[in-house]
Amino acid sequence: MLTLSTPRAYLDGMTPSKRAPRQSRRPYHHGNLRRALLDEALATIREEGVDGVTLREIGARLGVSRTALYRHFADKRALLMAVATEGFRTLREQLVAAWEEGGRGDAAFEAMGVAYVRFAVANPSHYRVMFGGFVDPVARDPELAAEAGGAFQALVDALATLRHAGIVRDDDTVLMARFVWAVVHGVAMLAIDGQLREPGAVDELLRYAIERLRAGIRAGIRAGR
Amino acid sequence: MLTLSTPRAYLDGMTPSKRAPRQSRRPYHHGNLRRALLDEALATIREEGVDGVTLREIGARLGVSRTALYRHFADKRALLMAVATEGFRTLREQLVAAWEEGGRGDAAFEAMGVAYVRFAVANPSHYRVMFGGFVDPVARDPELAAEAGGAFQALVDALATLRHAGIVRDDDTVLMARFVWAVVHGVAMLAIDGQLREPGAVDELLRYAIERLRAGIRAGIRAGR
DNA sequence: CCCGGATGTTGCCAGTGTCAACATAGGGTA
DNA sequence: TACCCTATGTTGACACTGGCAACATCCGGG
Repeated sequence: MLTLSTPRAYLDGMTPSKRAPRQSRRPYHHGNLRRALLDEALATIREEGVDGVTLREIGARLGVSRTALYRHFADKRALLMAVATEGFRTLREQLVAAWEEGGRGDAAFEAMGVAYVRFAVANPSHYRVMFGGFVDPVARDPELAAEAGGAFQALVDALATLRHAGIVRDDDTVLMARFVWAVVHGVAMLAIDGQLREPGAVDELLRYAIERLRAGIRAGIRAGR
Repeated sequence: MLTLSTPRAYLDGMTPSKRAPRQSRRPYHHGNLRRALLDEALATIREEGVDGVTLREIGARLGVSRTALYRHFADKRALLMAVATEGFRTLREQLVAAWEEGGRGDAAFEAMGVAYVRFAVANPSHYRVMFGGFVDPVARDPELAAEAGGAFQALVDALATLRHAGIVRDDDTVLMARFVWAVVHGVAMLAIDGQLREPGAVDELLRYAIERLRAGIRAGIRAGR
C-alpha cells in the first residue's frame, strides 16, 4: 500500500466535530450524514493524512455503509472539495478575527500573516487538500470558488484599509494582496514540507518575512525602484 | 476512477527522454531500465499528472512487466522520490544558468526568480511531486535531500554575493534566502493552482513580487523596519 | 392508510500496489 | 568450453480501492 504520509496532525480545535453522536438503537436514517461525513473526513485527514481517506473507512467509522456517501456527494473528489471549501471558510474566519482583534491597523496586518501560517501549520493535511491540486482547477465548484475568494478578500480588504490610511503603497490592491498571499503561502508551504526543521525556524522565517514584506510594500518616501 | 487531474503539462525540453529506444528484437534484459523507468514516469507525470502514474501503465509503455520496477526501486514512493530528486537537479541547473548568464549581479537575481517560476509553470505536475507532500518529510532519501539542498544553495550563493557587494541587506544569508524562496515558491504555487487565471496575471504578479521583494531586502539608507 | 421519493445496503467489477515463486540471461570461474 | 550464480524480469496471486446497479428501508404528505 502506498502511504505517502504527512506528519500526524496537531490539535487545533477549529471544528467541534463531536464524532457522530450515535444513539445505541441505530436508526436506519442517519440524522445528518452529510455533516457527519465531512467531519469524519476531516478527522481522518488530520489523523492519517489525505491518503488515509477511504470511503470504506470513513463509512465504517460512522457505522454506515461504504457507499452511503454517494447519496450526499457525487464523488470522493466532491467530498474532498467540500473539505477544502470548509477549510477556506475556517481560514477566512481566522484571518478576519486576527484583523479585527488586532485593531485593524498595522499590527493587525502582521497578526493576519501569523494567523495564516498558524492555520497551515496546525492543519497541514487540510491545507494540502486546499492547495495540493486535489480540487479541479478548471470548472471548480462555485461554492469552493466563493469561499476561497472570500478568504482572499479578507486580505484585500485589510490592505485596502492600510492603503487608504497611507500606511501602504498606493499600488493596485489586488496585486499587492496577491503578493502578500504568495509570501505567507510560500512560508506555509515550506513549513509544511519540512524544509524548516530546526526548532523555531518557522517562527524565525515568518517574523523575518513579515518584517521584510512590510518594508517592501510600505508607503515610502521615495516611490521605490 | 479518481483523477484529480492537473492541467496537461506543456513542453519544456528539460529532459531528452527519448522514450525508450527499443530495438525490434527485444532482449530479456533491458539495457538501462532504471533510467527508462524514470524517464517514462516523468513523461507520464507531464502528460497525465501524478495520478496517472501507474506501475502497470509505465511498465506497459516500456514493454516490460508491471513488477519489473521492483528490481530498481523499493516502492512506487521511491520512484516518485527519484523523480523529485531529478526535478531538484534540473531546477538547480536552471537557477544557476540564469544567475551566470545574467551576469551574477542585480539583474541576474531577478532572472533567477523568473527562472524558478518558469520551471514550476512549465512542469506543474513535476513541481507538485517535489513539493506536494509525495515525499516523506521525515527520514527522506539522502540523495533527495542533497539535491534539494543544492537547489536552495544556488539561491544562498547568489544572495551572499549580492550581500557582499552591498546590494542587499546585511542579514543572515540563509534566512534571507528562505524568504526569497518563500516568495517565488508562493507565486509558483498560486500560478499552478489556477488562482491566477486571467492571461498575464502570473507574469504581472511575478514582476511585482520581484520588484517589491528587492525593495524589501535591498541595503537601505536606514536600517529598515 | 399508503405510496413514492429520499436515504442506506449489498453484490459486484475493474483497477491498484505489492509480495512470493518462478524463469531467464549472461558474465566470471573452473 | 562448460557451468553456475546472481542480477534481472515474469507470472500468479492477494487485499484493497472507487464506483455502479439493484435492492431494502424509512418516513412524510396525499
